[in-house]
Amino acid sequence: MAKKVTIRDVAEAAGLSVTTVSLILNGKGARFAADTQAKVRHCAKVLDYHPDYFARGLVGQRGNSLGIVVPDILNPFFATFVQQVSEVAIPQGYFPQVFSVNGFHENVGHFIEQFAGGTQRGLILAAPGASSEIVDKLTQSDNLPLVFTDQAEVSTGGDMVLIDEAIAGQAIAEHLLKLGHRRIALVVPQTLSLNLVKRFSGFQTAFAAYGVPLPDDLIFRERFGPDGGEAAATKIVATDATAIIAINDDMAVGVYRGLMAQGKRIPADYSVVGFDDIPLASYLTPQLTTVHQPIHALAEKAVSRIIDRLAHPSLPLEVTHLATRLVVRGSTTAIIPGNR
Amino acid sequence: MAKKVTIRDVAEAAGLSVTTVSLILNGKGARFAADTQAKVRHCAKVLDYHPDYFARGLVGQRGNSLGIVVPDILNPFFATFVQQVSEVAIPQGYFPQVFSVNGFHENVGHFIEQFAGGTQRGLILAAPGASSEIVDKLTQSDNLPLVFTDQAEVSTGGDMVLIDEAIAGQAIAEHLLKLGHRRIALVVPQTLSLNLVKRFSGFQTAFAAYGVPLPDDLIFRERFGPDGGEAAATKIVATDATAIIAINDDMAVGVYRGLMAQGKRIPADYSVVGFDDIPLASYLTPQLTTVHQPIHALAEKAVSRIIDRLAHPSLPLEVTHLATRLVVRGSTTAIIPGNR
DNA sequence: AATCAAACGTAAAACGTTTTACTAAGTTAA
DNA sequence: TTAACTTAGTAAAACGTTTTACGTTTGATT
Repeated sequence: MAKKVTIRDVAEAAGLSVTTVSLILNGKGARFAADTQAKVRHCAKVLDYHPDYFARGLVGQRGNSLGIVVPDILNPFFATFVQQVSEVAIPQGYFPQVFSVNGFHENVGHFIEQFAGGTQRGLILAAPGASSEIVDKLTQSDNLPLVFTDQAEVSTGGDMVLIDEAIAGQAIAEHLLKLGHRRIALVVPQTLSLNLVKRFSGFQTAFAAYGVPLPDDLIFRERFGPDGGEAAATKIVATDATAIIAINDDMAVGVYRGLMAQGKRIPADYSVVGFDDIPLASYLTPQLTTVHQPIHALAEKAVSRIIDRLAHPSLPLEVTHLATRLVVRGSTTAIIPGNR
Repeated sequence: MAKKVTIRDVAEAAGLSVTTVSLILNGKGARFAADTQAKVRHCAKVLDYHPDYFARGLVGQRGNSLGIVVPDILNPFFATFVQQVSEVAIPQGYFPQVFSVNGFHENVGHFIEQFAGGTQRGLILAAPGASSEIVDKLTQSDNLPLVFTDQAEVSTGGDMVLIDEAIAGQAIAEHLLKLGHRRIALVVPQTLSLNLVKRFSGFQTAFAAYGVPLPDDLIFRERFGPDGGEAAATKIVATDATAIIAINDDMAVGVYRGLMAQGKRIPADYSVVGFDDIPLASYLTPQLTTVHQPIHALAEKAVSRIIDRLAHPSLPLEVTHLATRLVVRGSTTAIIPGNR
């Protein structure tokens, strides 16, 4: 309805030129007389002028959006990450734009279009699946700062903010081994993204250190998410395992559910560990032993890398490793000899 | 680095005019010779041409973004809603842009800027707090289709897709009353948004029907989210309540935790109900009795209203009510006489 | 031969900004 | 008094599209 208010309208109302208005409204008008500045601001307010996003973007100042790509917004770990990024970015004037990739491959085209279109000032890629297809296109895009997290080893074209997956994986396996567990089931997704491969290798390291063979017959590959965890649990109860490592908390939740459904007790029958320390982990009964990820620090670093690089595009690429912390809760206990 | 490929480059490569290229690439070039069309498409592919988002937006075709504003992406109900909207919108060519309002009031300015800026084709507002401040600005924006969900009674300026809060609220209170509970604690946030007021009035209706006075001394107003629920629970154990209604599942999760911490059992000591039926509800022990929201249908309707209105801007405003369903699980049981 | 209509294509305006490169007037320094 | 600055402001180009309103050919019809 209401005709769009343009900068020209403001200029006219103030009896000044378009240039003047633009300069003042963008904070580059220090050199103008104080009352001129006041008049411009006043007119803008009165007319309810808002600069057109597209026109502004066209001329060079490419919006203020920060893209975040996550594999699954339903996974509380990623939801939390998104929330933390928002909290860090907004006060600095960047507005996050969230993309949750569910059936990833159908969406690829859209992403390219959006990002190659140059809408974003920067991009945080937390979607491990993304590797080749997308990343290649993106890296050669004009100069779009890229930050990978969860991506482990794609050293090309972007900064990386990572946790030390191998060490964390090792810690969690060691915890169970220390408690006397020897037959430990592993619940993993069908395809291991780069970071999960690292995490997995941490398990291996711990097993090796304890002289325990990797339990090939106890590796369960299931769908990502709680449902997969549940499916794994129903198979695990038929084995002689005494402990279960889920690749992340989201799958561990499903493991809980599957065990409950079979009338098994945690930790009496099975010790269970997860990874991520999602809020839910401490709401489960019993509370879940897991690895705490420094989500806030992760978010903060990712955002600051982008902002820094925007200011100095030729900054050398940087790989940041952040520390994790094993959180021991009620879901793990020492093995009870002869219990089974 | 690589200079941006413009439509002019494509035109030049194909030996044709810019107009021709534009027309063909936008599917409006039926009238051009078949081999001309092929040539244009080929050149575009070879040069890896992507139309500039801003330039395109400037001239009228305002992007393909769909805004979704939610109060809290950490609440699984909203996370699910976002995910469902994406699933519906993307295949239809619209790309969701998610805004999670956490400390809402600090972010208001940004929202206005983004939306009044005209970036979005439409906007789904699931943030009950938004009412006056924002909505007013937005409604008078050029012609931005607005859909309110969760908003109850703001009939102005947008379509509404709602559930029948009052009926659902009534059902859940009735469930407890039928089980013999008379002293029922209510766990609510400090400020009730419009939809929650409705929901609450449903509780009242049920109480009235059973001749039970509204338990003013059992209404606990706490912070939104699990923490608030936990705080409420620690106070409730000091009362003679036998059942607890949490305003939503997210708070119910906290109630669970608070009760556990006090060594109370569910449902033996307290029957507990929530609202939303977030995935977690069925992962809790015991599983949570709650009201199932038709999230998928909600999302589908919201998106289709926007798309319809984009095609026919003068469509009459519509209010859609979708049915909810009481899901009885293990967290509620008949009152045990003389138990306390 | 003159007219008309397809069929195929294009020039140029418009969108609303930011930015570059000026100008005009007043002030200071020599 | 003149040259050099400073101050306060502006005109116009540029950004990359889409769209409107026109050409040209060519062939068919009178």
